[in-house]
Amino acid sequence: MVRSQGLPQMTIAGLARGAGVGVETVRYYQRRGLLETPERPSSAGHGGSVRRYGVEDVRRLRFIRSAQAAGFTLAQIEELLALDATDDRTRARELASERIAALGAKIEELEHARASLRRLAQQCGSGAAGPCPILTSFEQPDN
Amino acid sequence: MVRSQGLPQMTIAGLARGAGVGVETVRYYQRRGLLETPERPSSAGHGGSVRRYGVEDVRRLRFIRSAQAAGFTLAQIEELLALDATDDRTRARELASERIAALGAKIEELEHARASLRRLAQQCGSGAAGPCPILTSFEQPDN
DNA sequence: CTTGACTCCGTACCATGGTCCGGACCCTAT
DNA sequence: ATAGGGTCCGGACCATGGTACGGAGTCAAG
Repeated sequence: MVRSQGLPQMTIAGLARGAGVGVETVRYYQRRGLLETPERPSSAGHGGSVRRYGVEDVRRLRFIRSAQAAGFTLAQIEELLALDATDDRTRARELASERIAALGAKIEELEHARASLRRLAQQCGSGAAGPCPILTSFEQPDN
Repeated sequence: MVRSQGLPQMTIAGLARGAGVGVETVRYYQRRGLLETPERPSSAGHGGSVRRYGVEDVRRLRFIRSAQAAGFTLAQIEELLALDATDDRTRARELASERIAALGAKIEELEHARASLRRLAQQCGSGAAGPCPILTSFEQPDN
């Protein structure tokens, strides 16, 4: 039983490093059920040991971080991960579409905010005596 | 008693409505020191009354929401509001510039995420039998 | 075979930004 | 003058996404 194609070779610290998160974050995701906690290679080898992780786990963890960056909540990410195992393409598409729409709205919002701040920075830094009207900087975003 | 020229004319519910937030949120901002709590018109009129708010307060509240949308934390917004009263243009510019940079980064991040999700939605919805690879959807964002 | 680093695990704590509750008070219309 | 709705206020509670702690076990090097 030489499970050789598997390659669980790193410890939790390696897994965390591989995805650029902290060990505590990994454990937190395990508790949340986003990452599974691998069996300790107890019975397989000899005595109680330490859990080992492989590249699959790193990929999964990276996915979580990317999905978070895309604005999914951990609860939604949990669903996405479950979905990945099934073939419910409909639901997957649905989640993706919703998020795409939300991202579009968010991007627009941030672009407006950025434009306002640029106006502010400019007015506020021009010459010397102008008003630097912080409070009104977001008013009438266009026109 | 036709209180007409005076501006403080609405109650907290009106203020909240005027900025599209809840009354509890207004109170929370007051506690945080982002909004001042106006004096009750006690001594002025007759007996203890209810606090009144005017358009200035609505503007301030709207500013808070816009600044939040721009990604400022409430602590930073507090500083911005304080700054608005002074003429520390340097600090104001600094805060604005930092935020503009952060917004740029964030916008890029969201655009990448959106592109990934579009790819996913497409692969996942095309025809019938493809892979719909949720887990890998954010891998190699470009190239 | 000991030391130091790392792991494991449960539980507690944290920051942010609210949201809700309950009792007392005020205000207006009927 | 009384009912009903809004206000006031402090404090409790919430959701999200972690981060820290402490004690026990494990592991590799010297």
